[in-house]
Amino acid sequence: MHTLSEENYLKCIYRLWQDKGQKITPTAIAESLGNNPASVVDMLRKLTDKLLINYDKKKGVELTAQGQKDATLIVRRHRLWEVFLLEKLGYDWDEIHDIAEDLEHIKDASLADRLDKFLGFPEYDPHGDPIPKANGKMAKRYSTTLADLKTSGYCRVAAVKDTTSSFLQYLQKLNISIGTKIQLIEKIPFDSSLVISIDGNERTTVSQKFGESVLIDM
Amino acid sequence: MHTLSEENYLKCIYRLWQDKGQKITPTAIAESLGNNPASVVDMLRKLTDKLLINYDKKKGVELTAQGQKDATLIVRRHRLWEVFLLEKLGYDWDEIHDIAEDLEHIKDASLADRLDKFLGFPEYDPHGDPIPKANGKMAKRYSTTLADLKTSGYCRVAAVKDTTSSFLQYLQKLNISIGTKIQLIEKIPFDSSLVISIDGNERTTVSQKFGESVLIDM
DNA sequence: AAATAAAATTAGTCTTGCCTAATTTTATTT
DNA sequence: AAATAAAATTAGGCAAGACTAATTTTATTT
Repeated sequence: MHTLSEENYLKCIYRLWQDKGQKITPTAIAESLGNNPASVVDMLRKLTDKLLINYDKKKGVELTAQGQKDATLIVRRHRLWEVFLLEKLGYDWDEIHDIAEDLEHIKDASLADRLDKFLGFPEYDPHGDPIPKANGKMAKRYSTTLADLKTSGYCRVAAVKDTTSSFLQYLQKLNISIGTKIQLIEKIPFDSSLVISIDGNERTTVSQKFGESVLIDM
Repeated sequence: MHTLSEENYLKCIYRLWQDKGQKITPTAIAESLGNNPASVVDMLRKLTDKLLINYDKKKGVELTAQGQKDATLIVRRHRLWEVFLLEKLGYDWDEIHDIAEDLEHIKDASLADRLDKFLGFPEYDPHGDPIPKANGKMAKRYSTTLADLKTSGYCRVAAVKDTTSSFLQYLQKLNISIGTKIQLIEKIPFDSSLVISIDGNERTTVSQKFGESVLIDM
């Protein structure tokens, strides 16, 4: 199996691949992991040797079929543990990500499947991210953000793109969670700030950066 | 906090300390961990620097108050996860130890306590080992083995001293689990084999080695 | 007590996964 | 196209934690 570090690279590449259809470069990986690009180059060589990725200067980094499978399993474990921590152990929204970062690396052939069953086969994790099934398939992944909205109107919070506790705590303060109904009232042309109404309450203004981290369902 | 390796050494020293009141030597630790004695000496230096142990050639290795506390927490986490794996995820008796070996290293300030609560504050793990409480205290630890019995008579299986799957599978085959009533019928002087009756059924003979791994309550 | 065996320790090496600094390659400007 | 900037890569190093081999210390025999 893979080392902790290899798994973190795989997961990182998987996330970059899902986030944008863009070319995945060593620099992007380095930034995402907080590592030095030189270290990334080392690891890319190792992952290539293990047939988990293909790296072509023109195309950037791509996961092989095996790499995708392995990365998906790590993500599956991460998201299942998040559900467990929140639902069973009573952790708060903003606490579970970091703990799941460690739990996701526990390797046992049937652990994910047993946990999945124990949790009742959840489709989404507490941040609204779809949980890959045992066969690798997963439910719809939302991609439109609040900041993407061109015109005023209603939407529902489907997921969040940021799992830092500062962001999640801000959401809690605003009384926003998965499923919350939001009305976009106005977009300020100057800085793309968003004037919104949360659950029909009085209007609030949030930043563009904030809007970009909220995935919505229309 | 401590590295994975440091935690494994701490736990090992804790176990050796509990097992026998004997002097804990680098060689004993090396054997127990399957490491080279030279590596152990390196690590003892590090643990000493971190004030987790005291090492004196005469007295051997001793845990400091902090070392005991830290080791107890690791054991607490291990045993709680074992209960979780068996009771909640439906693993078998012989599968849980190895997975808990990994889970015990997950560090989060409240994880053990939340898990403890979720599991209903169990006193013993599935192998009959007492689970340290949040305050470090723990229930009675059985120390008499089946092999220690001098005369024929009845006893109850309280715990097992060996967590290898070959041993646990043998127990399952013999229909022995925690709480099973065993009658010692005869001890063969030649090799200390034990003739026993399990739950009142027909007699079986087990080895001395087997008897030494079964902790009993009289 | 001397001889021998066992245990502990030191010295030096290896791998993993990271780093910095220097260099080369690729992209972007002017 | 040349100049400049950015990205990628190479080279060399470091710390952790293991190893082997050699040496020193301690224990056990004779």
